Amino acid sequence: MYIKDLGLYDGKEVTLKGWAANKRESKGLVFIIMRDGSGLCQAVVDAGKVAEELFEAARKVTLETSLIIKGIVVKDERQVGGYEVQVSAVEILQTAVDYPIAKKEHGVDFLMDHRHLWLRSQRQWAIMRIRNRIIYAIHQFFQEDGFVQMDAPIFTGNACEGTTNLFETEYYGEAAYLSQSGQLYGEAMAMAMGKIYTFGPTFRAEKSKTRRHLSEFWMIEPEMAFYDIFDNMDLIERFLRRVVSEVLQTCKTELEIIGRDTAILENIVKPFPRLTYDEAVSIIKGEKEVNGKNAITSLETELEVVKKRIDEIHTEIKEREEKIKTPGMKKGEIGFNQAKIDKLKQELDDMEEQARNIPQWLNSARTFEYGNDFGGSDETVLTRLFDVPIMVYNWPHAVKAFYLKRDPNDSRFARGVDTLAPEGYGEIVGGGERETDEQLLIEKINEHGLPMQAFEWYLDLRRYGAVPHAGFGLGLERLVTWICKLPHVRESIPFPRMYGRLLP
RNA sequence: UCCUCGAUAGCUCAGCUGGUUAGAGCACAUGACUGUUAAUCAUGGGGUCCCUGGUUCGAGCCCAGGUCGGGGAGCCA
Repeated sequence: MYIKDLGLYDGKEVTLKGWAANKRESKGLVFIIMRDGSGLCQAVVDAGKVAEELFEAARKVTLETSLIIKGIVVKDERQVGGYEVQVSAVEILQTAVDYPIAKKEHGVDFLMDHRHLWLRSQRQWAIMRIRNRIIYAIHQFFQEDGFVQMDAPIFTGNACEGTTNLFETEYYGEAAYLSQSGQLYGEAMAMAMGKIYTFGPTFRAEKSKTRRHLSEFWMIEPEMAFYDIFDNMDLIERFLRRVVSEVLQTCKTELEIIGRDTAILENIVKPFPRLTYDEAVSIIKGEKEVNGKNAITSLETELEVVKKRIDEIHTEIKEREEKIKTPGMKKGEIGFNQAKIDKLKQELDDMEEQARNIPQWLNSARTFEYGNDFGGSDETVLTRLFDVPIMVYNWPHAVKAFYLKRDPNDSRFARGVDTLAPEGYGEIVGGGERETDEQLLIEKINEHGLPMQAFEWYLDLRRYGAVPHAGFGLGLERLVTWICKLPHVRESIPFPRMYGRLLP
């Protein structure tokens, strides 16, 4: 019996096993908000209807105490979930003393130290359920489309793209590294199976402290034989559309809990703009407009808006602080204003952060040099102009991975494609068509200073029945972060591993 | 590695130009209230002001170095 099914038992007696998410009390009545993993529900213990010792036990229930209750389901529109339970029996399993996560807001560091408990809170519950649904939708999409899941190894013996961002470990006395991509193995598997996808953990020892980076994250890497870059883009678009639509259809409650504005997600039915690197660069530099919007001037406007908001917040805080000091003010009203002030101060911190960052981004966009890869700020500048994901393809070959196919029409470019999420979330997918020409690959491997011997097996794929093929890599946590519009990737995975944090 | 912001009660924070006994709200405990929605009201306990050194008659506040954390750059999904 789970809380989510209470509606099926209207008027009947049920037994619920769970935890106390909250408790309120008045004379003769105890309200316990039960949480069982499937949902929330209010349980009412009435002194007049239960034995005295039962009522006393209910009164002593603390936050996150585990308990079993028995009672009658009553429809009540005012309650979370629309039902409440009139309790006839309570059994305490274990009384939780001083549960550290209070009902009020906490700081990031404190919450991260208590991640194992934080996961119980409603917002984290909703995010994890959306993450689960995204994973399920990914499998649904690929399986229904004839893909075979084939996973790449996690231990790798050679440092294919340099050792600086690889985690080194030891493998029976040999140096080994944790995988940072299953890409090359994916190509081999696609030659065996036609269409495959990998779904596994990936490790990057990048000392990055930003809202987009994790040291351990989950990546989905499909690889398809006989696909070119355009087939690849079609697939990316169809894939993202399917995942978003599944989430919209099946996670209404969860999206509501996290307060996600779904308007942008509903938009995902529209085609994704496909821009060449050249076009994208002119947009970033403000030489080309998108729907009448200029990247540079609209960011300047944004900066003005932010500055104005900072002023507004300052005056509002001052007003409310004055208000609190007026004599005779009720305690409730003071509390209300204090809460508002706390919220405003947090917003102020964010705004001031933005006011510091935007000028840097503007500078980066203005001075962008043709031929460079995009940085995080360039992606932000670009994607702010769109309300759907965009795909940027045909990159200068020098800035992209060695295995990307040289554009047959223009040898300056490689057939890579990056998919950038809207709302400033940046790159969620990176991929492209693979080089099939053995000689060009050998040149590239030498150019990058990579050990040829380690790539012999990879070159075999070009010697024995090479075919055009393409694929992409999708960072699960970045996708979850964007779909949920989270302020930081750390909330998109149960136990984030990031620079400076290995516990819990 | 670099830039930038920060560290005060269990939690979130205030603490003015350096001044005598460091504050609030929440949480917790006790009590009041028979329908609460972060319930409310009253009372109470609770402090290594991150560390080390310096300036000063006097440092939570100023200076130097360090530790830890937030955000950004680089790198990336």
